[in-house]
Amino acid sequence: MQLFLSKFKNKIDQKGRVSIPAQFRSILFQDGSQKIFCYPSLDAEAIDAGGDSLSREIYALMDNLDPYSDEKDFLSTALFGLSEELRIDSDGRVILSDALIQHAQISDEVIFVGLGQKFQIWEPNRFSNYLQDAQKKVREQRLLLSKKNKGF
Amino acid sequence: MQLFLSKFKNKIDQKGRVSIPAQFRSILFQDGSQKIFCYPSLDAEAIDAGGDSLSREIYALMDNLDPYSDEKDFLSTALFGLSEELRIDSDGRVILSDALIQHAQISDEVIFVGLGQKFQIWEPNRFSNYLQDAQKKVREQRLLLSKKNKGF
DNA sequence: AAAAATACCATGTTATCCCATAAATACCCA
DNA sequence: TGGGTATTTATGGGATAACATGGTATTTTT
Repeated sequence: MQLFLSKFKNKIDQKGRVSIPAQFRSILFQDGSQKIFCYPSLDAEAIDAGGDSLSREIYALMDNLDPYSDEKDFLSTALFGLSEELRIDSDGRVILSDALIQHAQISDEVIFVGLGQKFQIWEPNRFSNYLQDAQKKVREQRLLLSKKNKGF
Repeated sequence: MQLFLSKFKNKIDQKGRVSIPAQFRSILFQDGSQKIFCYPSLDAEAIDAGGDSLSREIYALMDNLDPYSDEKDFLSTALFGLSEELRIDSDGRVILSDALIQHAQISDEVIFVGLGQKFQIWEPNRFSNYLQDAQKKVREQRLLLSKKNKGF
């Protein structure tokens, strides 16, 4: 399976349309689907997105739960209720819903970030902040590690 | 099979009519039926609703119970006694019964929430409260999940 | 006959389709 | 290899279709 890699910055026009990067589109279309599966990321101010394989993963997760449990009720509300399937139009664009835009604090530009199995959609400034934090943490970790592992 | 996803807020007019979100309607019509199957949700102040597959599921559930048990009597009263089939009119609208409206404390706006196999109809404020609870619980349980589901 | 339900029509908004353009990328052939 | 041509891509705009919603007329119920 092909992976979502690299990042792309695209604009949102007056009608709310954004182009899905062509590279990502070609992966999505391999499943035959003209849609992207999206939901507000659980731990970031970003949108998680992917194709059929991602949605199937989530459906499988739900199937494993006891049908009449509170756990399933909560999860299906938080996951199915907040997930969306966005149609990709004939020019390769989608319209993000208000709910998703609000969650990710998006205005008129977004960054698509490949994460392998899925990708994320970020407001550009938020993403660069997130990236800086992440890099700092990595460096801190590396310092710790390097004391034990000289070669690293 | 197509799943009910995402959420939609619609208005109720003076005659009590609400539009079923077009996305949900197209799933319902796949069964060929022009109706939605509804009943007061057992554990929430909301209306559970779906198409033929939901009503069949409920029938199957009842069939598996001991015919002479209290449990069956109770469930058949709670579900069948309070279930309704609402006709979807030519413009894609339904009229909610007084009983359902009262159970869900609905006034002049509702939120349709997709839950996969079925969907729920909520009074907007009640839903946002419930959603907050649900998200909190999901976050608490996510550690458990993430061990089994790496990508998620 | 009155009230409720249903069909039918009208409207504004939004999404979707189709086409145009400019920039970037890939392609080809001397 | 270089230089020019064709494709792809992101983006914008206008035209069209779908949708939610309000209203009026007609039918059904009681």
